[in-house]
Amino acid sequence: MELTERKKKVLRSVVDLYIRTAEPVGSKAITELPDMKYSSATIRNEMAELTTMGYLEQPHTSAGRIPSAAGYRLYVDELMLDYRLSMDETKSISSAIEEKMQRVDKMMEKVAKLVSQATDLPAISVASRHGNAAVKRFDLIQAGENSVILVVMLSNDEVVNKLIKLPVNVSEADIKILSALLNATMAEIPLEEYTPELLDRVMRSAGAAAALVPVIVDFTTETLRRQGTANMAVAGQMRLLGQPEYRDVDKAQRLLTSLDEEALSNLPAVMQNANGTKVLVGPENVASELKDTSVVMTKFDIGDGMQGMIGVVGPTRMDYAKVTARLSCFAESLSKMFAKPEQQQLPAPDKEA
Amino acid sequence: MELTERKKKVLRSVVDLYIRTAEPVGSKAITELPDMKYSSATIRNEMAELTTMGYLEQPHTSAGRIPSAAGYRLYVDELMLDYRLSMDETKSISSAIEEKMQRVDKMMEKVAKLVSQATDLPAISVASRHGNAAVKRFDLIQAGENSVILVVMLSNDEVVNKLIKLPVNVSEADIKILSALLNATMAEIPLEEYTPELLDRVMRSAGAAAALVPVIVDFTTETLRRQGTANMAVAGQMRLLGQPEYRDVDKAQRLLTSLDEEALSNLPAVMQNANGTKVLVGPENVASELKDTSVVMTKFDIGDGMQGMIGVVGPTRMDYAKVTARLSCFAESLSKMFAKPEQQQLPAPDKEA
DNA sequence: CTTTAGCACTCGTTTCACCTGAGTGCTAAG
DNA sequence: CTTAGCACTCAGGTGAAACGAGTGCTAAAG
Repeated sequence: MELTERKKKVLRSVVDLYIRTAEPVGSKAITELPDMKYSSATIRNEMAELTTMGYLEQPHTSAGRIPSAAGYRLYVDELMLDYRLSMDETKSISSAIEEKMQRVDKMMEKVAKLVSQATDLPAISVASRHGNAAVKRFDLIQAGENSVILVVMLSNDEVVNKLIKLPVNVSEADIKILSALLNATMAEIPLEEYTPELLDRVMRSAGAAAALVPVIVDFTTETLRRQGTANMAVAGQMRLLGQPEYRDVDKAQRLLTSLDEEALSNLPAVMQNANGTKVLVGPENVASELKDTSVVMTKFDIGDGMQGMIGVVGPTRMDYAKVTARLSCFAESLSKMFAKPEQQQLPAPDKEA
Repeated sequence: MELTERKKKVLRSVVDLYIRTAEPVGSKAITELPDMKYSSATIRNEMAELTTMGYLEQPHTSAGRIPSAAGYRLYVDELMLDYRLSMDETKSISSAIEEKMQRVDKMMEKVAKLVSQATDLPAISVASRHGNAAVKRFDLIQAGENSVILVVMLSNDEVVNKLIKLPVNVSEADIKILSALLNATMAEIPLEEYTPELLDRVMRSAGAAAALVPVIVDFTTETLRRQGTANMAVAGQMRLLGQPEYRDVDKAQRLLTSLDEEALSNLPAVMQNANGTKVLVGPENVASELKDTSVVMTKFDIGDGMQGMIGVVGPTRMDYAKVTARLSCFAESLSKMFAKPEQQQLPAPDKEA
């Protein structure tokens, strides 16, 4: 059977309407659309054929039609009209990002929150590093009586620190020596090369400050290990409850609890090769919890060997056009933000004293 | 009217049962309890009196009774039998805490998650500092080409850092000078004394490294300001959906969205003077969103001028005995953890990019 | 050959009356 | 003071009937 232009138009209308109303769409509703110059009977015939073609479904004989998974697929791939963000929307998204990004360690959380807010759906945001992190340099600062601050700068220019309190006093000179030793032996090498032998050697060469070594090594190892793992945040879960398909509390709860968990951790994998924005409709999802849920995701660049992803989860009946548009806008703003590293550091033409 | 022992016993039974079943409790159900040697008629009389005394309510004439707010109040204050945590429970709580507390900057989140898990209710966890924070010392580390790492140690021994990239090169000597200058002028004073005049003076004395000053000041100011504000986390919101009183999605959503927000930010205030565990029953809550919700909270000590609070939110019909027991156990474990003078636990590593 | 008006039919939803049963308050006897 | 008994109340469940949105099919019109 042929998928004529008119069929496409009807299908698009059905999906659009269903997205708006969350209720089966009847032939009459379609005819009332502007630009639909056919009678309900004609539409009915078209809808019947779209049904046999598998793009629409009928919950029961005397109800309207709803899009099938295949219908949604076709819709997002070919039919849906681009949603044009208004200037206002674009502005408010990018300014929201700029504004909220002071603290990078809570960044993913903030991003997720913002995305969720903009789409009115639960959102996830993931930052993962590819490539191996290493320590670029160690610094030790004597900080009062018997405290030392360890400052570790990583290969991606991230800096972490730890205050170490000592049981005994260590002289400034000892610390200088240890610092040099650390930089000579443990910097610029990947985590795998932190072998017991190496550590043993460092320990023995450390002299007076040897007590510090285990703490330093532990902290460094832990930090590097953490660098490898993805950093993910979920926000706005309860927005799901606003969706009529989740009036059923049990259903909502099932999905919501799985949103917290690992179910999502393989989503980034899907994005690995794909570019731009990707839409997973219902059953296309691998995770069984998401079987009747759609996911829209976009990648963005962070640089420094990191890659980010933002996405939202919602009912298969979601406003794909709007959501993809908003996500893309976010991704763009984020990429832009990370592309200009200077901006962030340089003196902002001061706000207040 | 006298509140006899028997009345108390009946009231306790009603609350206990209602907590278990979430349904109005009838006189017959009470008589079926072991240890209740009266007929249903007697119980009915007692219940009638408890109703006129305001401890019980009747949803409608032909239904059983449910506890009123006053009833709950009396229950938690006098009637409820202590819930004894099994050894297993205690152990699993404290070991969960020990295990999860490596990263202190995400601590509140983890605590909230653990508490929520243990009580099967949404949980909040807040850490707030009282007393004014100040900078104990500044350090600047030259880190390669034109980067400088700023390390700031606060009066409570927390250490934060920031990588600053410069447009121009600054010599090691300049940095030394600036560092000394900062320590001389801006350390050991509260945030309020960061007046425009002071900053102006620093700026002028800074010489070659003057470009750095605004960045440093901004960062420091922001950090100190953040020290003053409470740090709060919410977890397990969706557990609320498991409670029968929130089968109504709208109701659930209303509460859940308010859980995210500031509604809770005045909860810590309630704890300010109180000690031990505090229970707020329904209308006793100030925030209107929580009017038919109960909150159970406990303080714990962090030391270093910080104070923590954990709490859960749930339907007025919640298992107060169990919840308070669990919360207390948590609080104790946490206090113990922070009291430990071991160096591993003390410092608060903070990471910034 | 396509479109449309008309019509009988389907089937989920709503409405309403009725019944049921848990629970009550009261009274009178133990 | 306690309890058995009884009439009464009322939320919730059940089922029949009416409703109406939407369909598929047919036959006439374009």
